Amino acid sequence: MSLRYATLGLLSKWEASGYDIKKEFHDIMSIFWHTHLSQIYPELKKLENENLISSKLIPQMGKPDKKIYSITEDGREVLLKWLLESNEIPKIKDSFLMQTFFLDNIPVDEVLLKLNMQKKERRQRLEIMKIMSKEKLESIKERNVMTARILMASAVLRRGIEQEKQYIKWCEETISLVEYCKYLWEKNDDYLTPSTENVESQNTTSIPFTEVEDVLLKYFADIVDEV
Amino acid sequence: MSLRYATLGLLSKWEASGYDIKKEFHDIMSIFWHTHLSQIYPELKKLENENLISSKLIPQMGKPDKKIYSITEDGREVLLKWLLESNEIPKIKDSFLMQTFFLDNIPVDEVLLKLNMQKKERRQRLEIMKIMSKEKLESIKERNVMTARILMASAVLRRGIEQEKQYIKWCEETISLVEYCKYLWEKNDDYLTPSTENVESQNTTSIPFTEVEDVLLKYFADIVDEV
DNA sequence: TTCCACATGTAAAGGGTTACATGATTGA
DNA sequence: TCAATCATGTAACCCTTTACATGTGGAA
Repeated sequence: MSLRYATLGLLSKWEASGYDIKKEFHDIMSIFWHTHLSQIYPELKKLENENLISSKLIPQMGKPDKKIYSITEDGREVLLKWLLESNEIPKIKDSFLMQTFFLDNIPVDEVLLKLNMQKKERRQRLEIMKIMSKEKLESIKERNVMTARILMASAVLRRGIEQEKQYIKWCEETISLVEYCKYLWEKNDDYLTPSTENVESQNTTSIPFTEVEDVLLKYFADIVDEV
Repeated sequence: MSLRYATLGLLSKWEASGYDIKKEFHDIMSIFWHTHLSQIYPELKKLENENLISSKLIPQMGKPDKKIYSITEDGREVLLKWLLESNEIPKIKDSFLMQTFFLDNIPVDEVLLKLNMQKKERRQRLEIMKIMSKEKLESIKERNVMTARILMASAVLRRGIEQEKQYIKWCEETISLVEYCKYLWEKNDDYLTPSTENVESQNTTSIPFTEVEDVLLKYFADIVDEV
């Protein structure tokens, strides 16, 4: 349902073609949403049929014609209603965290490889966001004006940067922890051997808690220090 | 595609019925995934048809029969292949951040209300995770053993806690910023008035950058300090 | 006596992804 | 000459959500 509002929201800021909208989704909006061109075009058609947006054809030289959409009064009302009335609680689907949860099933070297790869991926995302942030700040300074629109976009950008930074930090901490507790995977080298009924006691190494007490207590320190 | 692996992964740890699986999704797995019972049951059937899991019926007193599923050798292989070969890059869909991006369209009081509500929501999630974390630490201490499985589950839990904490902090910072820059919304009180072609220059208040320079520079400070 | 937890499902509708289809221009 | 960018779309498939359907036992 949210592609509808993402599109209306975007067109509440600027007029745009389907292709332009895709670029926005790929740019700053990638911090909170993603979609495909093949989903945008039918959605635009639907929105136009409902009179929430309208279009005009712009012929271009050398390039294919452009279909520029703009939001209508009805569209603006629908958008405002959604902003005022619906309280979206983001439903998280983090496939990497899901893999992490099951990573005791593969050899410890592979675990470390995966965590390092994720860290790299996150660092790339962070770099892109930093560049966006720099550009934004410079354009604000240049034009020497501030609007509510720029303010909210900046807030979203900051959230994105913080999230990536923290993900990277978590990767590093988890890598250290796994490296420290490597031997827990020892008996798991033959990870393709048959499973048994009592999975808990077989196929894994358990060590007395005292050996890792300090590291784990530190790792769980967050429980104690209140926000 | 990932419900498949979430299910296989879960059954690689314990045997479970569809109902049990739903409870796990609602519990610790809620940090990284969510689903409905009506999706779990067909998925279990599909997995059984492909011989990746097998089931046995457990008659119960007073309660309906239980269908307990366990992973097969084929299932374990499929799971390991996914863990070793696929590098999941989480595709973010954060509907609240999306709303935030468009919040310049509604009155500033409504903006503050929304941010405060999100903060409250996030705090509730954090409290639940803290309780989970406490329970986990106590059970580790009690049993006095450590396994790779517990380690990875703890890492995921920590990530969840950090994320909620940071989201709360971001809400607070953004509330302060919006309160400081309230006047940017001033001319936007009549937010149901007709739109115009040149959206950028109308319907919004712009102020010289210098007035908020300090606050914004601080807000953008993250660009400068490297990870 | 009403609601919640336990327990398993089906059906329909809606949303999202991948593959297919076309075609011009520009830069490497 | 090959790939990428600009530009618009359709079709098939897959995944996800909401609504429907049924029934028991225990607690408030």
